[in-house]
Amino acid sequence: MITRKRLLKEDKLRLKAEFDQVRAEGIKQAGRYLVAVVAPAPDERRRCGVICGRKFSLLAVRRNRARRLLWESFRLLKPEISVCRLILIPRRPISRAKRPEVTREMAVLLHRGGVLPESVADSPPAC
RNA sequence: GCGGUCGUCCGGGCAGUCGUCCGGGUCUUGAUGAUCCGGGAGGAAAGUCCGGACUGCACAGAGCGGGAAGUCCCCUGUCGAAGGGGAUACUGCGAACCAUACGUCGCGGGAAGGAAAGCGCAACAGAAAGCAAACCGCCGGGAGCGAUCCCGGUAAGGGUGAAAGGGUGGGGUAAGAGCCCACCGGGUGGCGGCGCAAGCCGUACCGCAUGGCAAGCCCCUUCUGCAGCAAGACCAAAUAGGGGACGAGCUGUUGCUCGCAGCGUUAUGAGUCCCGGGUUCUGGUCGCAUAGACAGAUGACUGCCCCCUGCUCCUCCGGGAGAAGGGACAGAAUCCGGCUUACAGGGCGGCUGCUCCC
RNA sequence: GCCGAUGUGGCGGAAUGGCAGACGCGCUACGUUCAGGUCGUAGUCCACCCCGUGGGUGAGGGUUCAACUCCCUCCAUCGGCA
Repeated sequence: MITRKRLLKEDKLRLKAEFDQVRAEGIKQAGRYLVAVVAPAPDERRRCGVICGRKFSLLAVRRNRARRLLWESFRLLKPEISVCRLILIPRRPISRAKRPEVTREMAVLLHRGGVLPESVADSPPAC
């Protein structure tokens, strides 16, 4: 079937209460480029949030770059992920990383968190 | 040909696939979803250093305080003094000249009203640092055998300092001194000339008198209410009218005062504080834009081309080929204008250095 | 986004426009001790071998005879807000 890799507004966590819920119930998986927090979803949707404040970098262009890398990687992996809620937090070295490296590491972390099959973690989608 | 510097402009291009934000159309739906079309970061979007628009503070009022501008002309904008260009006073460095003070030429700086309203400051050194004074010295007189001492005159010479009350030469004198004279410098007002003007040049007069610092306080002229889109407006939701203490004034607009407005004034008590409780997804819409959100839209991947770097290979020494790495500073958040700061590489123009050819 | 504050040796923190590094902590060396601590003495910004000289108060300009101090422009850090 045609599994379109789209990213909709309702796929994003927006409210502070939703972020608090994930951070309270979730389990952290830390990598070189990012930290992923995986939590069970109260509804039947895969939803994701990105935390990228001034603590990450004082330069707005670097924060935007990190946020785009995380959203794009999540978009590519989204059809394979089982129902859950996610929070993604960038780490400093992500500034010098290319997009496929970030996607590969995110797939590994999500597999470790139990929401992604191993086959996808071994060979993540390229585009 | 290779640089340097100043000004100015650009700051990767094309094609494909996937994706994202806003607006509109069509189909469908209870919300929505699907699809098509159009639009979607910068020269600095940055720093927030200035000026405005806009919004609120009852009226946007008065006084004090505070802040800002302050040589001249032109330009842009404005209610207004933000900003830019050019010029002038003044000033730093260098050069020629040179006895000194000045002055001349070249390159730069140039936030420049008032120090003959007032107050204040000047460490150390020095005799003396602001109504001039006299350490060494010079000169005259006196005392003493003498070394030297005393009295008086002087400010040319020495020394100190960032700064010591015009400079050079001559006359004059006991020695000296603008004491007098010549030239130079300076001064304010007068006259003449040039310039739109600041100002510059010349001339007559003045013997030279009150040195520096106002980016110390201050004075003068002129301008100036305060806050900022987290301004501000509306909607939704909730409401209690509880207990205790204090209590005559309290609240609102700017640092203060006045004025003004509202509430209250012996209490059935305005208001303040504490305890207890309710509501709120740190709610939504407008403000808000021919980009425009509120977990924050411009991206990812592929191919070709362009530029740079070093490597390997080929060469007819002009260059060519291959694979690799790199392509800056940086991301709108109410808007507009200016300033400042960051920035790989490139285009054009001016000035200029070196080298080669004719 | 808007508004505001601060910056001095390794650290905390003084300094009317007039010798910058007071004072405290830390560090180093020496003495005391069998050894360590305590205590005492000396040193402790940077450059040149010592002396001495020069440069230094976040950076760069300016005013002044003279600047940590006054003025301007940047940089960095830290606060506040419906």
